Amino acid sequence: MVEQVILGMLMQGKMSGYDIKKTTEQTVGLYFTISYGSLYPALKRLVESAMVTEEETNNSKNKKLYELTEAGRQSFLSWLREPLQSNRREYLVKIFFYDYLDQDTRVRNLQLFMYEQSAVLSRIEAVERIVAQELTQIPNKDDYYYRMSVMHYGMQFYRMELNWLNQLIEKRDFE
Amino acid sequence: MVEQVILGMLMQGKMSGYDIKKTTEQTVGLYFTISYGSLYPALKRLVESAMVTEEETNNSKNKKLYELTEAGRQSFLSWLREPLQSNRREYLVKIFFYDYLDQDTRVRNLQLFMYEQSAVLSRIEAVERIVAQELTQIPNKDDYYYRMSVMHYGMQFYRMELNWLNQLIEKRDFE
DNA sequence: GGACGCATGTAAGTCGTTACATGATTCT
DNA sequence: AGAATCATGTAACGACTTACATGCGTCC
Repeated sequence: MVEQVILGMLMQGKMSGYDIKKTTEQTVGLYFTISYGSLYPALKRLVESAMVTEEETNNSKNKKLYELTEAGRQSFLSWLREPLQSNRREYLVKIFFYDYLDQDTRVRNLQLFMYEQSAVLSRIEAVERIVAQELTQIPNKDDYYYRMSVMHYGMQFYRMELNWLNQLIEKRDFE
Repeated sequence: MVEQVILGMLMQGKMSGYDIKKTTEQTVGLYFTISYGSLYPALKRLVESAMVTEEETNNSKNKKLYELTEAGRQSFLSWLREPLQSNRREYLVKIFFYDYLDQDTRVRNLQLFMYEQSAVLSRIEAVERIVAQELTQIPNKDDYYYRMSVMHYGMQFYRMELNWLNQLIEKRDFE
């Protein structure tokens, strides 16, 4: 994901590696972080594959400025258009960049994602009903308090997320 | 985390590697998964370091049963006692096993974690106020809709989580 | 003059996943 | 008879992080 996020940050304009890291921290830092150990090698790869250009600034600090090429822009947008996936919170990082995406793809992807997430919620709720049932048979319920609580976390989490997704779509694209 | 989760699952009793994977999927599967590529090597390491014992069942399927040793139990509990950390959802996996932890450590760790999480929420809220202020100066607000929404996600997420943590402590340890 | 922020970079290590390989048993 | 499930295992690869190494500029 490092490479795509770098490209995404460069959509704003020319930046140094250092700035890319800072901007990332200040924006999607809660969901994704880049370390220098992955940032600089990634930038090198992106230059090699002509996704970005490198420009030396001879300002004595060895600072370099990176800029998106058209190929880089296309590559970023093509990543952005892909369906949202829930692993590693990639979806949040992608949605962060969704202002760059066309409305059609956006709405389609968000609705598909909502559908998948609500399916997960349904499954958790189904399990919850079964477990709650089983628990009535058991005398020492307290021994399973934390296990149960983590299941409840799942429900609350997905409900919150679905709510958020719902507002996200409603407010922007249907009014 | 693989090794600790294996130990945690074995707290219930003897199991095969296959069963450990299944149980993990069915319980904390939303937050943590084990692949065979990490499971079996981990079991081997745990046998070597005498955390678990391996028992062959000659039931023709080459099935092996793994059982916690006292050292393994201690190692697991010592991991469980450590402060909760928010990386990689380790905290949810740990809390899942919290029925095994003594009340004192439990309450202390949960309260400390809540404190840290609420500090994060405060920081997000502070940023939100500043950004909301800045946004009033800008004409094309709509261009930042998704960026803003991801920030709101952060707030809603932490609020939900703090709520959950609050209930978790209140219901169990103070009434 | 010393701490902090700016700025780039590498080597080694960590912690996993994916894909492959194999084979028995049970269900339909 | 064929699919699904039970059952174990390895080799190659991936995507990072951590720790180290270096040096300039600026603020106090």
